[in-house]
Amino acid sequence: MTAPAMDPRSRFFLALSSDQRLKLIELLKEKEKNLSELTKELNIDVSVVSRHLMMLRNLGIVSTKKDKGYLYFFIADNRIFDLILLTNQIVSDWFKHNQKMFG
Amino acid sequence: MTAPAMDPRSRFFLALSSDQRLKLIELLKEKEKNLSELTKELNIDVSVVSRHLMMLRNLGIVSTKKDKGYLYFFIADNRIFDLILLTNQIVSDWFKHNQKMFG
DNA sequence: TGTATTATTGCATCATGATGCAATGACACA
DNA sequence: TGTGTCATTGCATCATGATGCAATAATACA
Repeated sequence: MTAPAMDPRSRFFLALSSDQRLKLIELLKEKEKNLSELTKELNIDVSVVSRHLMMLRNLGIVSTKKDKGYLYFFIADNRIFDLILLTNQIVSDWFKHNQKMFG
Repeated sequence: MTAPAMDPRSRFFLALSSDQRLKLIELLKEKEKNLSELTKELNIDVSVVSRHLMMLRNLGIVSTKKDKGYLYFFIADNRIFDLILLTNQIVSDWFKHNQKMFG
C-alpha cells in the first residue's frame, strides 16, 4: 500500500498516528508558530519537526504563511480539534471500561 | 516510538490508517460477520484479516462474541462512524479546495 | 557584502507495519 | 475418536515511517 494508491482518509489518519504530530497540533492550537519555536518544545531534531509539519501540510491540517523572514505554521481546519476531542472521548471510555488491563 | 510507550490516541489513529481496516469497519456497519465472511470481501489472506481485526479489537473499535462455533466481529462503539464521517468531510473539503493538485 | 538564522532535503540507519505461507489450537459434528 | 472448519500465531520478507547528521537554499540583518 504505497503512498499515491492509498485512500486519502487512511492517509489522513496516518498523519494523526504520531505522538509528536498530535503534540504539534496541540501547540498550534494556542497560536501560529515557526519551526524554531516548535522545535524547542519537542525534543527532536529540527529536520524531523520539519518533516512532521510537511506531512500535516500535505493533508491540509496545517498551513503556512511567510511573515518577516519567518514561516509561520497554523491550523488550517479547526474541525481537526473536534476530531481529536471525539477520539479522546472514545479512547478514554474504552480505557475506563478496561481499567483492569491497564491499572 | 514503540507500542507500549505510544499515546493511546496515536495508536487509535494508527489503527484507522489502513484502507483495509477502514473497509472492515464499513463491512461491519451492516451487521456482525465472522472471519471467513470478511475475508471473502477483501482480497487478502485470512491471516492478514485476522491481524487487522486484532488491531481493531485491541483499541475497542471492534468486539467479538462466540455463537454456534463462529466468532462474530462487530463494531463496539458506534461513535467510530461519526469520526469517520467527520474525516470524510474534512478530507473532501480539502480535495475540493486543492483540485488543481489532483485533477 | 558577509554572516547567522531559518527551513528543507538527501542520505543512511533503525523500527515497525503489511503480507502470505505454514503450523497450531480450538471446537463442532459425524 | 477422527475429520474438517475456524481463528490465531510464528516466521520470513518487503515496504515504509522515524530519526539524526550534514548539505543546501533562501533570506534577514549587521
